[in-house]
Amino acid sequence: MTQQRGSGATPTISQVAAAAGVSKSTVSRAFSRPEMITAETVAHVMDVATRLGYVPNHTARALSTGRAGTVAIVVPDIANPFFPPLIRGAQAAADQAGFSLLLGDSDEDPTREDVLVGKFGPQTDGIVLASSRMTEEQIRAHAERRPLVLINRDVPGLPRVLIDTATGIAAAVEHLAGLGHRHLVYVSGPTSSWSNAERRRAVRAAGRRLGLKVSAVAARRSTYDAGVQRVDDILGSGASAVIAFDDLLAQGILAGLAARGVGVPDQFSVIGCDDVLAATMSPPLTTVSAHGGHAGRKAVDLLVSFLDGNEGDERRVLDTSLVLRSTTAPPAVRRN
Amino acid sequence: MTQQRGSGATPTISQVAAAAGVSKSTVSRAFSRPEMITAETVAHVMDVATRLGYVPNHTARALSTGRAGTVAIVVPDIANPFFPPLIRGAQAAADQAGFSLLLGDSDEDPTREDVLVGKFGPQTDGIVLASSRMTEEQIRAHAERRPLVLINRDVPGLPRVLIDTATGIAAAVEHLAGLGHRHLVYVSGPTSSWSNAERRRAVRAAGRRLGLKVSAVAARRSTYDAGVQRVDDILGSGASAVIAFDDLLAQGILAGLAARGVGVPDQFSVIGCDDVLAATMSPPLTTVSAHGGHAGRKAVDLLVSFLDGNEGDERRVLDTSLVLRSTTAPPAVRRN
DNA sequence: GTGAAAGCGCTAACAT
DNA sequence: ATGTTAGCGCTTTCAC
Repeated sequence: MTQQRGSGATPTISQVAAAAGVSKSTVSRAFSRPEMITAETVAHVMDVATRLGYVPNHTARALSTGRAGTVAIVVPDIANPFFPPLIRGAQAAADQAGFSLLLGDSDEDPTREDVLVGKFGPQTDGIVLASSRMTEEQIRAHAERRPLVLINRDVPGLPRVLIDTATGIAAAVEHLAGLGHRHLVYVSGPTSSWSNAERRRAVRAAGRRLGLKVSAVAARRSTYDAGVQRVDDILGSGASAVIAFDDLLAQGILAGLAARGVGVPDQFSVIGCDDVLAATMSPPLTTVSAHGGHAGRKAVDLLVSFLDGNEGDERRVLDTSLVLRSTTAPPAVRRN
Repeated sequence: MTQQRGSGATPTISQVAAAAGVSKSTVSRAFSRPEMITAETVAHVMDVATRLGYVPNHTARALSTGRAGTVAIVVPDIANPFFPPLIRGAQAAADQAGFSLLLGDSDEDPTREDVLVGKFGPQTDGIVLASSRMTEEQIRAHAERRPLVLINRDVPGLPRVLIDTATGIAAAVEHLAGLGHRHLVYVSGPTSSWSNAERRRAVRAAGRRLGLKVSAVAARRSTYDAGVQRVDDILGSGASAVIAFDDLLAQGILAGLAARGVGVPDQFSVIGCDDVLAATMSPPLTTVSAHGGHAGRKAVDLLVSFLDGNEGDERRVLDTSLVLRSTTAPPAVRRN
């Protein structure tokens, strides 16, 4: 009972077979295993197929083979500029491997995320979980039922791709120290974010190593507004430079600083993270590159290779580096 | 041949039926139409089902019913900031209606778009096409085979949601005229974009009506870099204000202007479109709001209502308006 | 190299 | 209210 609106129904493999004067199997093979049959036969079948407008029915194939031909990706917030490039990379890799990409947005809510992944499970071959906010137990439970690849979440035993912002952050702290800064402040992002924990830790460690004082300000949400709202705290900390959890926050901080007449980089230095908006800010933001697109692509590649029977606990670490632009300079005596 | 990694294979409806001592139909009904059978039976079946860890197979159900439970959305470029909110709206609406959302990125390429839509056709209940670059013929051909809803593309007879930026643009031109500008320039975006044609037309019409001179500069691609690169042409046109196809372009123009020491809004006024980045720029950009999120949501709602048997040619127009921020002011004598 | 036939797991008439 | 029986469109042994 294929419900069909619009005009003509999509032809099935049987109709193509009939029209081409061959069997269903031949048509099937022409599409899935062309090397198994004569080149002429393939050509003929293809010819008839295209003339009839035949397109293989993905669902039927999935039922028959047990492979859905679909992978899902779930992210905390599509609108956060960190994710679109990542999704784009995932979609490209999926497409290339012959998979379709199902998209889920958990709205930063672990519960919604849990439901979403549960729902996707039965209808996909595997799932990519980006910046998951779920507990390790929840994640493991899902991994038990379906192949799962994590992005920016380090759960031993599960395949995962990690963007190693820690090294980039360390370089950022060194850069600041080299410029003469003695006191800096880290503005943190989402509490349950692995990346945030990594970055906070990296700032602290580098600060300690270089003998800098490191203050902390919690922004919690990663938004422009949260950034501008934290400016008073940032200025109040007495630091001369700030490292923000991500570019979005840094952008807000930049605006807030400007609104208070604090010049960047002359009176205050700021460094972001991810390099997703940095090039388009004024002044252009010094930031830590993240290559979200690579991560998305790599995650899907890992998933596909896992589906092909390869290792299931690979831990891929992606490099980052500091990219210098125009928001850092030697510290200045603060006017008040 | 259900391939299964992770733990034990998922039980099928038959196994549940056997274990519960009922027929497959009863189990099926217990899940899909519980009101058709005794409450006790339902309870018993459910009990056995959960004990066995049974989960209905989405794919099998889809094949049997002809409804995939999935809708697809294809966009020209996920990374263009106009689309994430739109996708987010679509995903939310789909989720709410019980559908999963398949995502496709055509990379601004009509051919890729065509292939993508063709591929999604058989595995979805319907498709949302945002800012399609395909020809009207191609679109109609797809609409013939699958329910289709267009966003920002006006094809008579097909359901579509249109963001009426023309009225917002007209307001922008009036605003500029009111400020005293006599000559403005429109920086156009993608050639095959319906929105671009609408906006260009609206600028021209309003300019004529108000007796303003209107020049044009082609940016073609909607990117920050394209914006900065067009600044010489913009300045060379002799205009005192610019209206850009979208915020991305406007952002680049702002940066390019700043780089040349042209003050905004004192020496030059700029207005963007879409309101996707405008609030986070410095100075905050005056722009035309677009509400991409609404459009995404509305499109999926239309699609779902279409699938439920309602009208298939609705034309939904979404309002826009000019939002004044800080990039416009009366024209100044240009220093050179 | 190609065809025939048996399913994949589920739903939906049609009985009973 | 529940069971029986065909398929949905495709892949895949197994013959030829």
